[in-house]
Amino acid sequence: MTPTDHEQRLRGVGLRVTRPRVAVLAAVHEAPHADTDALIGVVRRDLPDVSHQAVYDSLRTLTEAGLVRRIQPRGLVARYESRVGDNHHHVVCRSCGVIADVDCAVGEAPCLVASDAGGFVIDEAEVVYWGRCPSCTD
Amino acid sequence: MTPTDHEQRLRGVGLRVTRPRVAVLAAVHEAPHADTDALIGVVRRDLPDVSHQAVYDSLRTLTEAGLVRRIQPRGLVARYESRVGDNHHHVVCRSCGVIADVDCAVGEAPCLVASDAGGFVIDEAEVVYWGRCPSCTD
DNA sequence: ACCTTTTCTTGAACCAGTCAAGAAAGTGAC
DNA sequence: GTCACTTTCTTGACTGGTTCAAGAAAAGGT
Repeated sequence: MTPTDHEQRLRGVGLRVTRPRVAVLAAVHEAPHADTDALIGVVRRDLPDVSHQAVYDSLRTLTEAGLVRRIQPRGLVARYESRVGDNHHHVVCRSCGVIADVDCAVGEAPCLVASDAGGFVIDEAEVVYWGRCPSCTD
Repeated sequence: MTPTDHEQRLRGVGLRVTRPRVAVLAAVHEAPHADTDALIGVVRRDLPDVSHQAVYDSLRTLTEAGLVRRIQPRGLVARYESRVGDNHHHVVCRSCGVIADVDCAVGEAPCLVASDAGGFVIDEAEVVYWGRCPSCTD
């Protein structure tokens, strides 16, 4: 993923190409599941004077455009990842908070269809597994 | 569910019986999926001078004791419900934020076992469906 | 280059939730 | 019942992630 790749992905969804956006997109690819604060740190290695607001704005814009995905397990601050468009879920360590990707048990994502949705029109199913990571199990 | 029932459920899990706790337990039964602010309002119909902190403390204690369940879809404030111990999930309306209960598509909750948990020991799976409620679909 | 629109900077504000110290209430033993 | 001990509640301040707002700067089309 070169800077040019990120540029083209921005243009591809009709967004203006700005240095903060390219840097944020790169940061999300570099640091999966990082929170906003960590991403600000990564972005500032390239753009030392970028404002936190620019990062917040970029993250929102990129999320709305579908270039990144926001995840926010209960009780934790928002985190971002670059894997989008697939049906993967997350497992969160109750102890240290680390997050890992998991694929749904059954390939076709059967659990994503509720038995009785009470008249709701469902367009997304979000699954979060809770437990303990290998380091915290010892 | 009488006040006495709530008392006994509190004693049953080894908690002291206090007026705020009984009132909070009753409020969660009365107003499912309500947020803390709404619950404070309900509790204050019985105990007008109860502090918000007492409600926060009670909700945390009751949640930890397993008498109520906290749910917190991303971007929304925490909400509470009295259905505990079963395997039900929730559907959230993107438009108005209303929450409804849903049961998992397959009775045995197959999606609750991740195919590859990356070494995590999983003890809970949380499913949130996103969509639009009947009122907001029109 | 110029103009228009979008985005970024700066700095303040918001708000659900938490922390802390002392007062009040619950519980068990006597 | 009453006492003593412990937990819980009240009061009020505070935190921290996130958002809001106004003006300056940068993108992009012509």
